[in-house]
Amino acid sequence: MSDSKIRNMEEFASVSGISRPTLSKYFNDPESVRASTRKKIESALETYDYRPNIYAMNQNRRLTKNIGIVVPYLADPFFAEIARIIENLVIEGGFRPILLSSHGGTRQEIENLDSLRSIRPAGVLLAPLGRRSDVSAIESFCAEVPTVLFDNSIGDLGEAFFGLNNPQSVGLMVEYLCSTGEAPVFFEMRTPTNPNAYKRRSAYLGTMEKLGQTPQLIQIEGETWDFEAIGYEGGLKAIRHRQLGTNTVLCSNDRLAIGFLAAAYECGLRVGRGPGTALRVAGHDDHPYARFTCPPLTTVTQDYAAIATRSVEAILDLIESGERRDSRDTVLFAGTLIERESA
Amino acid sequence: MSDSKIRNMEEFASVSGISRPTLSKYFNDPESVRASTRKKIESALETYDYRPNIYAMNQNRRLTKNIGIVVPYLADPFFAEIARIIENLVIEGGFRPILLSSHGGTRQEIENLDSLRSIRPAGVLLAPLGRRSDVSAIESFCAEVPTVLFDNSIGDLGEAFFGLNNPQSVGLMVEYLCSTGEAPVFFEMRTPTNPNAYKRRSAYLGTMEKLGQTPQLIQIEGETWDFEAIGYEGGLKAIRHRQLGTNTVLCSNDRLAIGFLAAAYECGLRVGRGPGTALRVAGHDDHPYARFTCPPLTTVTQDYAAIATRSVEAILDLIESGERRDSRDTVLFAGTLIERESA
DNA sequence: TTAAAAATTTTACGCGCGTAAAATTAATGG
DNA sequence: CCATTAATTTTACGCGCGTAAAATTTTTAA
Repeated sequence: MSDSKIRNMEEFASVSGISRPTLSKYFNDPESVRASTRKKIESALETYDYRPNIYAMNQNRRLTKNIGIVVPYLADPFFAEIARIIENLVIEGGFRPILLSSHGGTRQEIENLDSLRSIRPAGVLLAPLGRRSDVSAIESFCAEVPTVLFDNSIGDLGEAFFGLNNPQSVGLMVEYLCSTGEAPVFFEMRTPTNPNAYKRRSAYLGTMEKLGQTPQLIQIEGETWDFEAIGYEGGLKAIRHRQLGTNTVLCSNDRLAIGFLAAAYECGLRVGRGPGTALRVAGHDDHPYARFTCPPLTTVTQDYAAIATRSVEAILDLIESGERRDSRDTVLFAGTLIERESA
Repeated sequence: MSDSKIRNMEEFASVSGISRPTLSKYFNDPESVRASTRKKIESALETYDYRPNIYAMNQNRRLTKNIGIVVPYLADPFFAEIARIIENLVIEGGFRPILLSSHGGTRQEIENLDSLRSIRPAGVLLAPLGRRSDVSAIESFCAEVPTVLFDNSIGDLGEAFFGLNNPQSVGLMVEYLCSTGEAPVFFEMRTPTNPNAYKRRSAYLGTMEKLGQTPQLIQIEGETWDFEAIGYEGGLKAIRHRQLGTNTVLCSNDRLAIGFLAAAYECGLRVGRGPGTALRVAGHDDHPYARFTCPPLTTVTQDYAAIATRSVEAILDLIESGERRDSRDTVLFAGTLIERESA
């Protein structure tokens, strides 16, 4: 390996014996040059330590090779996990992922979009905050940058949307719970931060009605993204005030359920479905930690991989075609029941 | 708001009545221009929609306004949380955080460093993988870019290091456990991915010896970052094979403890310190979920905020001074015992 | 009021690469 | 082997901004 460090493409052109425009073509798309040329370049690349200046590259390119990924709250393992999958797919697709978390706040979400704008990404994968999102900010962003929404939808914004079929998945769970024991109450936040929560509520209500059961909602307060803490506090209150009209609790998501389980434990209520148990608790999402609660949490999976894969495919298609879609592609994936010990 | 979109600094100069070089100065550091000028610029900025091209800006600047943040595994809420704090501090400091996760893999860590190199960051905050890190890759990176290490140290690499005082924190826990019940066995991975784990092991051994107790290690297999799963599997084995020579288990970290608790639950062992309990289990780190295990996990906190704050301060100092340190600043923060129900 | 200091403006060049157009060379097929 | 087609090289310009140096204006201090 020669120590001589190459400063720019010009210099690399002279040492490699390839003209600079051809090198430029190569770095934009290695497949766009003749195989023999590519080989020459790549062997020169092994000998000399050169990489194009990323800023100069992106300055004049109408489209960069960046794909933005925005999630509402990265400290939530659900989003961390899906972001991880997406990142890898984006890299495989030959793009550079730029991962941003909105940390649960409207301002941060707007700043993330602004920040992405100044980066001129080829496309963006956006999981919006939901209720707290500034709809018009997202709308104008989608107008500027090809954007695919996932996890939760805001109106019909974005070129495509991939998420969970909440009516199906909640219906599945409610039917399971009703057929194996008492009908569940629905444990949720009164003003959820996430639109999916509203869909789950109405799915619960709908399914209960269909089954001829009387629905009951326990709606707890809370405005933050500390769902475990909210579920715990709300759970304590609900249990102590005997608000649970049944022995079965369906939580709007797994993180609330984890908090609820802690509350039940503290109150000495044994959770599970066997003999000697006082309460059945179910969640929703198959959170990475759901396997490890005590007892392990019965829940509904979201197919992380499918959502991630389809989202990335969609944005890559959009980028490649260079066009906007005339119709918005919306796919809701079915959830699968994960039967564990808690319900 | 005028609709006329400004294309470049030249154009913004003419509409704002400020010369382009002064604007350039302003965008590099708003404080560097006269207050009256700044005011003019800022009011023009409200009227016209202009933002400098980030690529053109960074092309010629010797130092960008980017600060890289690399964590070993972002799907671990511990790192997600500390990354969140660091991100905010970096933004407050007037820099742009670039968050990258190594996803537990050597190759990804190297790629992250490579990727950062091509971005020419002003500085980098690096929490290395540990045992799996390519030491020479990190070394050469530190030589090129001002780098502060946190969470775990690799030799004396980096301009500074901020982390936890493992001997102190583990000592604290061992003494607490010994003084309130049986002496603990130490539950850990045989070949931990994280150097802190080795320090914790020897801290355990040292403290036990000091207290005149016989140390015992339970070392489980596992190479991934799925610590909960590893702790669960290992816990099942240890319990079923009656490898626990005592009723008290100290886990090398909270994630292992969460898995171990699930195993204990499955085996019907009641965990806690009150009457009718079979086992005491303690962890280490005060993981965000430790409050919500059943029972709540007794553990030792790491002062996330202190580590984050000092790390960011250090890198900002380095950047500002423009010099490398002659001595490496190393601070190990003391842990605090968090007494909950599990031990 | 005036001289000195500080900030701004003018002028001018460079950064590293994208990219267009024309000229040249190489690959392909019959 | 030659004609056709495809790829590469040459040449040249532009992108948006950083930044240096000299000229000018504004501010500050005396």
